[in-house]
Amino acid sequence: MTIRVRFAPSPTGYLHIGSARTALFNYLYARNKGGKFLLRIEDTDLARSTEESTRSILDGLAWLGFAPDEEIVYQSDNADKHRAAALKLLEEGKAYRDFTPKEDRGDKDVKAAIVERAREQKNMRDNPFRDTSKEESDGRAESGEPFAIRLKVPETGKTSFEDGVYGRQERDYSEIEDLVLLRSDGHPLYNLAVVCDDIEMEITDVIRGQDHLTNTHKQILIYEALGANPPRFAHLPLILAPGGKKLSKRIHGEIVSMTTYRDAGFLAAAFRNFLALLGWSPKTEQEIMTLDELVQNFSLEGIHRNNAIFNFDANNPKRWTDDKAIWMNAEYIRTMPLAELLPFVKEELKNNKLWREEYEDSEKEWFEKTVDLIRERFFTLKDFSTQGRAYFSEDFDFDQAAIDKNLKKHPDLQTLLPELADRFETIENFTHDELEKVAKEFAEEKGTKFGVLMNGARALLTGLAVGPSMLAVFETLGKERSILRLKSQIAWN
RNA sequence: GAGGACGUAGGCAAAUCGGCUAAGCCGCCAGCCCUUCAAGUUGGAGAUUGCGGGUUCGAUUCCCGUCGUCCUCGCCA
Repeated sequence: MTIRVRFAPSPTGYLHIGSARTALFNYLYARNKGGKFLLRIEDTDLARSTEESTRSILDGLAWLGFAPDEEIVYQSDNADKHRAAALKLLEEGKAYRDFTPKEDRGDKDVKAAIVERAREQKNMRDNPFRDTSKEESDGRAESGEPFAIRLKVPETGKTSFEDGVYGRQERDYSEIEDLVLLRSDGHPLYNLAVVCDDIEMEITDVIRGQDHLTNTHKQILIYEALGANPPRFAHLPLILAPGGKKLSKRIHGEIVSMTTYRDAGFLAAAFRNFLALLGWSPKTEQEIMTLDELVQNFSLEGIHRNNAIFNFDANNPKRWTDDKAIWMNAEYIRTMPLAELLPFVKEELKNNKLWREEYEDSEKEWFEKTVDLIRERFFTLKDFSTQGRAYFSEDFDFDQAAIDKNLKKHPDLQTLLPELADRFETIENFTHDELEKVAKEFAEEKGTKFGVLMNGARALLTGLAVGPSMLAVFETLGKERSILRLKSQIAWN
């Protein structure tokens, strides 16, 4: 049978980093098994679901490259089927009407009630309506009395399943209450909806977050009542914040959103690679893997059972997100085939009005050489438009610290650099080797350290204290621009 | 409160069926390179495998206990 998996997010916010990884693992599993990857939007909570959120999730998935193999299923479209399923179970005596008036309780009260119930060791089967006769139940329903439909969990026995990651799981019926399938307003509830949809979509493997591990028993009960075979289940460890706390939008903010990484200049391939290594190991020493390699190597056996910590420090700009994620991105930027990087650089430059059509035409060679030169020390795509700005525009900022340290600390450079420019005028072949010869001769002649000269030139030509070898920068910028900037007095004021 | 899951350096993690000095990556420190910063390269620090006990010639691995963290328990998803 063909493997069919689904990623089923609730559209109550943007695509969470943990959800993104769940999507990734589902995708990898499907591809590895030659199966289908499906997408279902679980929008049954009308109060919290938004279209904007759905769009944001779809955007995030598209960015990561996970296109569903079949049409997207919107759970709310199936509400009638969910209701029909509940009614069918009622008809068959596997569920019953609960006429207990609905209590309007807040989150806190609900939690308190749970604790109280456990403390009193209350029997989960003590609902008085569980054994109400069919006649009475039908009569009250016909008279218009509102009711919820609850699953009639058997008195004794237990559910069990073999989790693909956590192994054998068992739970006694006595620990599971008669869960509500249908609200008194006719609205189907989560567990019913999920099971019905998974059956209808013919899902063979449910791969989802570990937070659903214990709820799986309830869903198995529904499968059994419905007379359907449960799929295989595999639960994934959670991704936690530093300190082992839950990673939440409310507390940790943008750091948990996929769009943050896209907007910060991450390459989808790099982030995907990083995400794959969070909670999963190929059990080899290779960590940089293409999507194909991830697919090839992926298996449930490689999934770790303990929760992973996503490391970041909101107060440290250099460590605003996980070190390894940043490193991975830099690694991709400097080692991926140049041709694959170029389109991303183009987009970044375009977004910052630094792009010129010539870069793909008459200046193609120059552009590629330049990107190749500067990508070596960049961490994100953003760097091309910020640190790399001086290569693509005459309008760039000077870093004050660079100016102070590399120029103003050596006042003689104010005359030396323009003089060096004059020497450069004489060079016909404006290349690295020629430049080196001339510049070294000049430094010796003036009794100035070559390094001081180069660092000063770097501050003047790029506005920065750091960057590639200056000889390469001169060559890249070309004779005209190099001389012009060496003679410029702007930075001195 | 009950049930469940999980504890290997700061983070990600490996370790066949119980077996060599507990891999590798990120981060950190240092040397080399050097014109700065990266990269590269070489080396280093960092682990009583949460803790305690048991079984065993031998335990990260099996058993028990304990502590810690997380998850779930709703007419939320």
